[in-house]
Amino acid sequence: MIRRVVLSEQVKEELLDDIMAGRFKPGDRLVESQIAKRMGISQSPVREALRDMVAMRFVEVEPHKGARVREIDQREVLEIYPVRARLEELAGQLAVERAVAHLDELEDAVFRMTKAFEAGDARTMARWDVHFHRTILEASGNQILIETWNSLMIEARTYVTLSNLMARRPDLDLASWHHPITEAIRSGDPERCGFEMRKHVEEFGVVMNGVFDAGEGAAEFDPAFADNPEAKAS
Amino acid sequence: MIRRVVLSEQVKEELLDDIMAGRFKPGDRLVESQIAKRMGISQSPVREALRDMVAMRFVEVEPHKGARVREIDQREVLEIYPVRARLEELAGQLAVERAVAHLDELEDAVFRMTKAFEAGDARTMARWDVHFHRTILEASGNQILIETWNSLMIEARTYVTLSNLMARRPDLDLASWHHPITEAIRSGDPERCGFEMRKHVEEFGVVMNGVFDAGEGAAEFDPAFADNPEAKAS
DNA sequence: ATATAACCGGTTATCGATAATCGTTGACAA
DNA sequence: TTGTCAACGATTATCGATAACCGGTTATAT
Repeated sequence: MIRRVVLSEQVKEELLDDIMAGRFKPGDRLVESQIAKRMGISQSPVREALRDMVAMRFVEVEPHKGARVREIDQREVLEIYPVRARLEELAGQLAVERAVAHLDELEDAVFRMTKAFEAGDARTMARWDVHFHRTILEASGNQILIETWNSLMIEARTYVTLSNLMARRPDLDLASWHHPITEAIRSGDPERCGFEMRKHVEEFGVVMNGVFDAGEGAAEFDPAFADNPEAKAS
Repeated sequence: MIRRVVLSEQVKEELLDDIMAGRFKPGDRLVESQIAKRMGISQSPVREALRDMVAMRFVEVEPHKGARVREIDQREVLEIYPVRARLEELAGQLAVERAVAHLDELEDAVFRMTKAFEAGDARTMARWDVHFHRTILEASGNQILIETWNSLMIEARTYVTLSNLMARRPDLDLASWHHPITEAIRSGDPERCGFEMRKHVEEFGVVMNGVFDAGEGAAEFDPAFADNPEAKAS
């Protein structure tokens, strides 16, 4: 068996795949020795992979008790949108100038999202949605901003979230929501672009909140949305 | 040797201390086997500690090449302020309601900062500065926001930054800059509180920018001199 | 009956040793 | 001089084994 990269990296990818595909469900234990035996390797790289995944928030470990797939609860999903909104607002403001050069790419992403939407393909839609946002983030030129945004693991979450949303609200054409942003970029106005980015993410959060409320019945006040009262109005 | 917690955790703390105190300088290699021997333990916990410190951005590793103390360059220091500003703006807006209960604590922190400032004690000043901001962050109630803010390692950076700033601009009473924020909290107005938080952080960023422009740049931010600002004055 | 202590299976945390890989050095040829 | 490459020393990546630890269970004492 030729290993091209470090073993722990391969283990990490395989485990992430397992989690994404649902072969490991939230709450499941991840026993180092078992995984090691199943993969025919020793405990060390497995352990290392698991620790990496802790940093990625996919896994949680308690000392001497082991690792398990992290529960992503409603609260966490909803709390993330206000934070994303502010980060992407900043990104939009900073990016305008450089983003015009990527307008074609952005509009292509929206087009592909629309196609995926019509095909009911949540995974592809999530991929291009993330691509759209990431392109703007990277155009911002602020490396810290990019890394901070990455640390929220938006890529992984978006897939889960969109699957959920498309199942419950098949009427919503999320793809078209991106048009005000491309327009704002075309206008070259930083304030406007930041505003549209923030609005876009906040609106998405509002929808998700509504989905959760409808699904869970009684809604409780969530302070994370204190600045966003419409989130509860539905 | 009785170990109260896991070994790798102790190693991590010791290494962080070493870095903060300048016993390891940016760029220095951190050789697993050497550290292990010096501490009288095996390679594994050292390795684990180093990987943790990568997630904390204190250390960077390249596969098969090892770990070294991360360079904190001027760009990174300056890029962080816009991001902080937006995160703390959100925190201020969300926190107002719950933060009033902490007003005494916040004002005490400002008082202690003032004292530390007068004593020229950058480390203590940084500690209370961070405490002030962290209190508001935690009052926001948004766990994701808190974790995101923490991921910026503001605590560690503030110490380095303040040491530098106090050496170059002893005229600036940073402590008093916090009064508009406590006032805003007292007013109970989320918008105002968010605005003051954002303004505060952005102004700090502007000052730091000025310091960089005036000074020689990144080299001045060597943490090695952090606890002894006069050392580089010669 | 209840509390406490000793035990046990399963797993993590750590160890010491080895294999794989990197950067460098120096010989040797063009 | 310059370039290639084999060998070397240093260090990381991985291994297999063991010690430490956790939770539950059984045994024992109050």
